[in-house]
Amino acid sequence: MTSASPETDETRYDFRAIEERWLPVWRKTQPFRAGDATDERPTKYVLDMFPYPSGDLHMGHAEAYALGDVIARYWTQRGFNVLHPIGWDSFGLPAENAAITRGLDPRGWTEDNIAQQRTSMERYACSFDWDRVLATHRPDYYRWNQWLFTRLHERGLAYRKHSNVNWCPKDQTVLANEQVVGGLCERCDTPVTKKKLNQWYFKVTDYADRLLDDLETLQSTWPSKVIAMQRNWIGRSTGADVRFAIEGREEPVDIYTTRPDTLYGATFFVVAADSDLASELAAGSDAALQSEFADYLDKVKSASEIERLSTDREKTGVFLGRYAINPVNGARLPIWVSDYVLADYGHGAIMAVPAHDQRDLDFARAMDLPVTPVVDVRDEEGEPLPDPRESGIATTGDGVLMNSGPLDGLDKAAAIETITAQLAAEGVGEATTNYRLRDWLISRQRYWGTPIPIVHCDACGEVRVPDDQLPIELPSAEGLDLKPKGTSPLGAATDWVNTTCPSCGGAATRDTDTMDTFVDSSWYFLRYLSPGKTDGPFDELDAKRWAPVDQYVGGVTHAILHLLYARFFTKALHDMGMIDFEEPFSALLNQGMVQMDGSAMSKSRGNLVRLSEQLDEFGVDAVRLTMSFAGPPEDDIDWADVSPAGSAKFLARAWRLARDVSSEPTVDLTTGDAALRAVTHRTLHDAAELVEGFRFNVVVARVMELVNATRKAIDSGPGGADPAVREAAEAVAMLLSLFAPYCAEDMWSMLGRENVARAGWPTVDESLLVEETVTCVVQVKGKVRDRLEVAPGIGEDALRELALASPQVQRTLDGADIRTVIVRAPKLVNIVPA
RNA sequence: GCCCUCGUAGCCCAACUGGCAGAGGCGGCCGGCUUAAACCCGGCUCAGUGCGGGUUCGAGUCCCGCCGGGGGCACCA
Repeated sequence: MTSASPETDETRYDFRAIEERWLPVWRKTQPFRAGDATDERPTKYVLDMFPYPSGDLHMGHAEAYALGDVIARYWTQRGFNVLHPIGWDSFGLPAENAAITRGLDPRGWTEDNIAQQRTSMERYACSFDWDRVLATHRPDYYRWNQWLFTRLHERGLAYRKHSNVNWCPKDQTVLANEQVVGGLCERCDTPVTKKKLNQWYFKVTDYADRLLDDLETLQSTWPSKVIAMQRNWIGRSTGADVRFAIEGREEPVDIYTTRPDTLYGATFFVVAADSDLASELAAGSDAALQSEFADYLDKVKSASEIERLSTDREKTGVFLGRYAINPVNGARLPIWVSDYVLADYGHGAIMAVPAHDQRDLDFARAMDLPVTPVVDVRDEEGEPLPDPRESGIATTGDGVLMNSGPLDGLDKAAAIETITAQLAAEGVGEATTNYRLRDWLISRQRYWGTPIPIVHCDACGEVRVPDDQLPIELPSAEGLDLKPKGTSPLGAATDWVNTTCPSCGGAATRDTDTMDTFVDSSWYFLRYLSPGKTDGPFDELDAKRWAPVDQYVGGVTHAILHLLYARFFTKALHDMGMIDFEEPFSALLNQGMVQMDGSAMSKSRGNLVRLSEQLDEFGVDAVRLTMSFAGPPEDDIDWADVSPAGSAKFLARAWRLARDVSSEPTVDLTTGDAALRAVTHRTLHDAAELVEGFRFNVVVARVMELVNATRKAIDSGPGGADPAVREAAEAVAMLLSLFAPYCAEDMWSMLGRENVARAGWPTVDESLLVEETVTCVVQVKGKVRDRLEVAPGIGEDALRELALASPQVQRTLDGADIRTVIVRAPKLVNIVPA
């Protein structure tokens, strides 16, 4: 690069002038373009979660990108070839809803927002590689969604089924389980209801075990909170299937239980009200019961998720007048239907053991059904727990089996083992595993998404669109009514819908649903690796070179959804032989949120802080530095508690150091003042460790210390001409380049150098880190009585003698006998009197 | 209801595998610079770590029980 350094005003720190000076330079030099295949530096893939283009950047983006940038810029300084890309998660409801409200074309609205966000990111000095941007709403991206869908479909991992799905009455679309939060639609907070529809799914449950077990490999590099949430979400439970004969029905019915040991305590049988089995069994009973069942089913279906989930809800149900036979003892169990049994977990039917399951007990008490304890459960003192029949509290703990035939006298574990073996031997059951995790419902009845590449043909059925006909582009929104109405708006685009069957050439129609946008974000990290590729989603060699992501940075809001789906895609791609790793994100950092006055910012709350106003008032660097300095990255930042003005003040102070350096860039740094050099080198040494541990707030504090020490050296020490002052100022500039790139670049330029982002981390002189003496604390009975300046290498015996000889210690001891002396050389001696 | 986290100066936060409670900042106060103010420079102030026990030579750190804040899960048989 030739010297393009614009003139620097060397008298005062003016962040506006500095921003105007360097932004155009960086636009031209693109200092963060990733190195190509010939680059020999080791690679590092640092990824920030990509934003929705639903307006300009806000404070939350500012925090996330400030922190991601610290990491990306750090590895660049450490000599790595860093890939730090950005793009837009640009399909989805926000664009569509905005289009509906304002009568705009979602495409135009989306592209405008992307342009605005990009400009803001450049101003914010994000260290992105601008040659690799992607936006998921563009055909050159979603084409590969369709291609990947096709691959999954070929493998039976994408399929369609009728089932009761979560339905948002406001957005008029189905929702994935993961998008129902507390019974409400994640997007609009409308109570979610159920609807029976034919929908597309990805078979995530095939990967349940691997998704769970592989969390082990992330134990030390992902937040334990996220791992716990994923584990909990997958919810593996082990138990047994048990086959119950049904009177008047040819086929037996399986139930799933985690407590086969309590089989002798089953007193009734419950079928999920909204299951097919319930309807079938009801149809076989008398007319009065049939209509009672029909009424109940109506009530269950109209209940919102919110009502269904409320815990203190009374148990309800209907007796079907039919009986199931307990395979272990032939007992006739009355069959009830109820909504407390879920249709889509296990087999949608349970054996009820009210003595040892609280839900069953609640139901038994509501319906006046018998309760038979079969486990003698005791408390810590060995006293029997109160009888559930009296207490109303089921005894769910371990204990000795009773009233259970061959199981009597066994404990829970032994009983489970025995009974499971017996069931298997008799062919009426076996050990099984169940998961809370359900398959991923990916179809949406909305316009702004990836069309599903399937054609429906009367003759051939469901036909995949051949790869060479992809992408199936979204038709223009013009003339389409995008308002939610329960079926996809694409259905009205008749020219688009009507097509020919790829298989037989006859008349056929396109599938009109679009994909969940979480499909888009499940593999975007791979697309960045091969931006222009037209014959595949990504290049396998590029993937080998860069992937998996070394460091992922984003909000904890995606702890379950996005991360689980991306992990699923990665495993599926691995099984297709396209990549050689099974986890997409080797390390994860969850940054907190930015709040104001103790709560999330929002227009309606009236506590919204505008990023653009903060940037205008304090400058980009001050805002970025404040984000890093506020506290640990995973903590929330309350903007009312922090001080961007203070950050600006500090940056000015740092900047003036460069102004006051009066030595030449060529000066021999090793000849500088030893004391200041020691501070500089210790800071450089510690900062590396601290950044890698995400302790950015501490790094900033240490840079502040270094700035203070350098200031002192200039004003009342060796002075601005001392080489140590130059060395310190250069270190400050290099370190600040991670947090405050404009200020750092300007300092660097004043110091007669170019391109601070690539300055490189100076080699730390280990000899400067060695301290000549250390302070040894001498305690008597744990209380500090004296401090000794000793050599770091002092021996235990010598130190013990020194400490005992201390006059302070002698005075405190006052002739008392000494019981023991604990010596931790060279830092501490503790003398314990008898 | 269950699980996970966090409680350190007026405020935001530091304190390595248990070892001098304070690195840094905000605020406040004092002084220097200034005709004055701002800026700037220097200095000072302020807690014994939410409460109660325990382990230990020694506890902010480990254990138990409370209290308070935040988060997650919630009929998954």
